[in-house]
Amino acid sequence: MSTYHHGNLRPALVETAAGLARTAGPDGVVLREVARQTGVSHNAAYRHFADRDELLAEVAAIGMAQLEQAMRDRLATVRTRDPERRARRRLRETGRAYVQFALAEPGMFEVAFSAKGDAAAAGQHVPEVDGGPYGLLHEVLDELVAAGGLSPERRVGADVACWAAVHGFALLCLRGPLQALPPADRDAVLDVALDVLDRGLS
Amino acid sequence: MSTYHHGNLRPALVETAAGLARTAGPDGVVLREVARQTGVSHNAAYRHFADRDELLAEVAAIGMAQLEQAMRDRLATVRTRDPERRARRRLRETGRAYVQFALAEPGMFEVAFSAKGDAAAAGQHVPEVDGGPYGLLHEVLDELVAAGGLSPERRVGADVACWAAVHGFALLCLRGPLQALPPADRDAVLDVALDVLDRGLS
DNA sequence: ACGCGAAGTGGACACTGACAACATTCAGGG
DNA sequence: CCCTGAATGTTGTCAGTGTCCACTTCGCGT
Repeated sequence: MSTYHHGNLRPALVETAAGLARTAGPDGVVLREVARQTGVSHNAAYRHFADRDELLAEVAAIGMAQLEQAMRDRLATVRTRDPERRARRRLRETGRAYVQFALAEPGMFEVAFSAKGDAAAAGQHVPEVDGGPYGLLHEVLDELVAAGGLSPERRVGADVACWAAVHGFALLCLRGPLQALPPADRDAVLDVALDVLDRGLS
Repeated sequence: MSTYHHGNLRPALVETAAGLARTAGPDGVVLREVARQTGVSHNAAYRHFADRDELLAEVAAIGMAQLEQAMRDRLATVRTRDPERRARRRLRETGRAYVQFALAEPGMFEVAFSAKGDAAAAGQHVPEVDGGPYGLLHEVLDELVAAGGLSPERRVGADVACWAAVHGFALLCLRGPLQALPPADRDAVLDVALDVLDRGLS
């Protein structure tokens, strides 16, 4: 056999797993199926991952990165000039992109938030800016403060308020009572929710 | 055997399943374990439920009911007299109770929102008041309008904005980046988020 | 009294995650 | 250049799960 050693199995497994995750969510990431699709025997994965959970965690990281990228891409489309309006607009687009990604890639989104261990391993009490979607939101909110659209006192806790709102909205659409809502209505309702947020912060 | 026929297996199974759900979440509701704990053979459940999912759905309904009850209980403790302040306070307690239930009973909470089919079977586009937690929130918001604390225009979509915020907050605490946050900080941050909501609506 | 249909049982199958023992390949020092 | 040890994959196996099937047991109406 020329390829008894696959060469770089680990990344290959992760990629396959990501594909599974995208189309079938966390429960779709089945170790044996991942091995099958990668053209390797079951158990091969155990040389690179202690657990199925460890593989899932890797995929979750990818999901987070994709989510962040989607948000960044969307942010780049904001062309407003006036600083405050611009910052406010960017905040809104952040939220929109978040929800849109969740609805467009439900599998990845769920996996991204299904990790058992998560990044809590570091033991950070208050999760400081870590560069992920949370970090991006943090930046955008800082911009808003700099532009004078948000007073420093109200800046405290604004991160969580914003994230909770969009995260909750996404989840209510995915697995909650907003499942059956037609997409058009969904956008409208999201806009209203974002309006509330906007007003609550200003 | 005196009890070959259990008599009322279905409710018994649901109760056992609810226990499992409470301590181990959706994945903890294992058909065979449910049967075991109910003192009946595996497969017995198939006389009463087509699927494992059907049993889970029943448990989910219980979870929703418990959540609603927890919210109602909390609402009853508000003793403010002034109508507007009272309505506003009731709204806040609704949110607090929601999050508190989610954190106190994570298993049940997850099961409640993990149902595949959900109540979307009816095909209602916009989920009207159905009596569950959503219905309760609806009532409270109506109270707030009646008390003059919320203009009718802003009433539209307020339900979703509120629910999304608390739901998202709960999920971020359960499986998101707020996992490691100590309880005290959690309450504080939640209060800030509720402040944002309050200001956004008024 | 009896038999018929509902309720529960036992056995099977395909599937999964995990473990252990084995086979193969690669790298590097004699 | 070969030989050995450590990575890396493989086969075999086990316990556990959801679901289907045929079978048994029981309660109830005629």
